[in-house]
Amino acid sequence: MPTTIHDVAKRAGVGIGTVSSVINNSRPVNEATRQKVLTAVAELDFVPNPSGRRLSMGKTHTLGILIPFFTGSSQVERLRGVMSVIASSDYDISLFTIETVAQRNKVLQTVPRRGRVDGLLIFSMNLSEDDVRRISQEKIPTVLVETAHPALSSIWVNDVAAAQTAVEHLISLGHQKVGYISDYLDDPFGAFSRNRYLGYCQAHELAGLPVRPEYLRQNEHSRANGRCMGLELLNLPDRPTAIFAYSDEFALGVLDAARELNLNVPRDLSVIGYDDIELAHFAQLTTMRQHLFQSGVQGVELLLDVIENKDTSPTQLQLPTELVIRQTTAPPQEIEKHTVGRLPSSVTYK
Amino acid sequence: MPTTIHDVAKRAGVGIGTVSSVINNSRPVNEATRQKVLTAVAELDFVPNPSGRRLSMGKTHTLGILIPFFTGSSQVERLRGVMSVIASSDYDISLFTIETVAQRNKVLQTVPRRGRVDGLLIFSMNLSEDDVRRISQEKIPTVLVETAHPALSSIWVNDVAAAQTAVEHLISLGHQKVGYISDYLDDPFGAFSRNRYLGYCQAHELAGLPVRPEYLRQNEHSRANGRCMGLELLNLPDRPTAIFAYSDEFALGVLDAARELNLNVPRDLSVIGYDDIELAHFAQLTTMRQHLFQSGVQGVELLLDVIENKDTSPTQLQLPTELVIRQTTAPPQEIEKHTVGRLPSSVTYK
DNA sequence: CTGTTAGCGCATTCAA
DNA sequence: TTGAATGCGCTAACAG
Repeated sequence: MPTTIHDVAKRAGVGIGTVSSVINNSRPVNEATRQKVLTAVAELDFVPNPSGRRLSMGKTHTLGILIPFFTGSSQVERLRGVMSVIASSDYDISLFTIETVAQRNKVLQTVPRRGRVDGLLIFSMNLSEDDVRRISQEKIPTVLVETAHPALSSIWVNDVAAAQTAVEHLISLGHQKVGYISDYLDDPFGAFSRNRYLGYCQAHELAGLPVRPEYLRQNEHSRANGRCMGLELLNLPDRPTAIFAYSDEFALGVLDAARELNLNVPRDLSVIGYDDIELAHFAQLTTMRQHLFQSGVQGVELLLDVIENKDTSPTQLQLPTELVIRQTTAPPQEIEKHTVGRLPSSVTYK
Repeated sequence: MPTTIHDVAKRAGVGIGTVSSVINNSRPVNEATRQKVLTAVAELDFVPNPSGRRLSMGKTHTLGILIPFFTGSSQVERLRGVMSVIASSDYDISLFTIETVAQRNKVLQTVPRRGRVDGLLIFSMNLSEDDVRRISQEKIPTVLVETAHPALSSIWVNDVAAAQTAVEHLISLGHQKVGYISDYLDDPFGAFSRNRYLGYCQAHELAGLPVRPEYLRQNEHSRANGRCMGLELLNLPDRPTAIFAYSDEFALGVLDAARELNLNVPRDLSVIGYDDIELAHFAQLTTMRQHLFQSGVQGVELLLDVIENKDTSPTQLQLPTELVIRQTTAPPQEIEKHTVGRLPSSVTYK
């Protein structure tokens, strides 16, 4: 049997109330008895049982972290950010990773409860109105990251504008035929792909370029699928000269495809990603950076803040993105010929 | 106020015992009343308060995961493995990441308590005898991963042998001057660096090669430090022709250094890493693979098993490693000249 | 089959 | 300044 507060009280020859007071500094205690209690605590190696404390206080001292797509590279960065600040707080972290819609529903139904967590940090998931209602009803301090809801504090990124900027970079380089490699546009977790597609379309519209449906591919998120879709696009009779990928992972897959087809990047094909994961740096991938680690840091910080001052209205915070130009984007060959006056090397794709 | 079991009981017109029975299927309930309870539960959107349940049952339904060096690439893979199996269990995950010795001590002192966690999964940390004693006393089911203790179930890797194999690969290629880029040999978290150094020494001994102290560098674990130490080694008057790195991250840093010095890898320098993180594949790094994801999977599975059958004696499980030969190791130039009969290209390092 | 009751370990009143 | 009593929400044993 683990030692309880009663054991300590008996050992120190005091009541449990006194022990509790000493442990929590909740009321003044005579220095002598205080020391007796402290030595008893030390001798018995006593640590209060959190369940008892939680039940009694109605607080869990636990933060629930909900993260989908944990298998991908990007979300881990956010978690790293979270853990970096949580280390110096005294909250426990209850981690819920989510890979399927069923899982999401179950978690969203059971986890956001008073008595279960004191606060909720939800990454990259749109909530149903039902979800939001429950969270509001139970008054669970909550912060959304990479998605937004007017009723909840949110930290997000303007996906539409960021994607538009990315595609505009391609267009300004001279590309007229830009493909988009996307997650499913009707991804049940959120409108991320759709928003980026919107930005893609807007960039085309502004440039007076047509949006060609055959240049859009959708599939589940993975590097392998990025490669597949890249292959499809690059085997088109009139293939795109540039590809905007929904994510760096997809973009890396496209790079794989290009390599297989003996296409030189960026000479024969420009590729731009999204996220700026660690691998992107290594692959010299041009990409739209969103500050993943930072989003985790700010997410918890905001959450901690919301927990402190419950009364305040939801904070809406927009995180910046940055176009990081590296080695995978360049003018298309035709343009290069005109401007630089150099003959394009023979195209070797089959 | 959140709804409690009493609310449900009142609403359904039954006692709380009946509600509890229905929820937990803990005793037969008349189908009619059962339905009444179920509808009441649904109408009130009731979910039992875990603190109450925990306190009453003396079980937390929580697994504590202790991970050091979470900022590095390798440990995340283990966590991924953990989460992949935990998804289908009904345990909560309480995550503790550890970056400093102080943190480690605090966590190891407060977390391994009955009433706090039902089980403990500890990655990559040596435990003091005090730690082990507490864990044993409190009878917390525990599994160690990447480290071992006779009193606790452990899943580990033979670092000495693996490192020896790695270095032997270099030596068999013809390298006589092999550097070792290491974490601190007296790393308080474990003997990982020391063991790999041992393997390094054994390989030398078996080959009749001297271990040159100037070829050993120690520093904190990071890619940047890998680069620094790489630079140091490569600027030596009689520089090594091959480098064995404690980790892939270090190895990547060495690759950075080589690039800076205009050294061609593997022509001018062979590099071998350890871990086989995702980036290693991308960098075409030859490395000693340990199955990180798998270690997480097996870790929880074993832990779940230990929790089920408390009585059994500790399981000791050794995970295999594999030498993965990619593009960063080759015979040294001098050897190549003799065996292949080809002139070495001019060395361009400064 | 089901309602009532006694703890689980703790913080926090209320008395003293 | 401190000890005893109450209740947090729940499960399980007990009684009906």
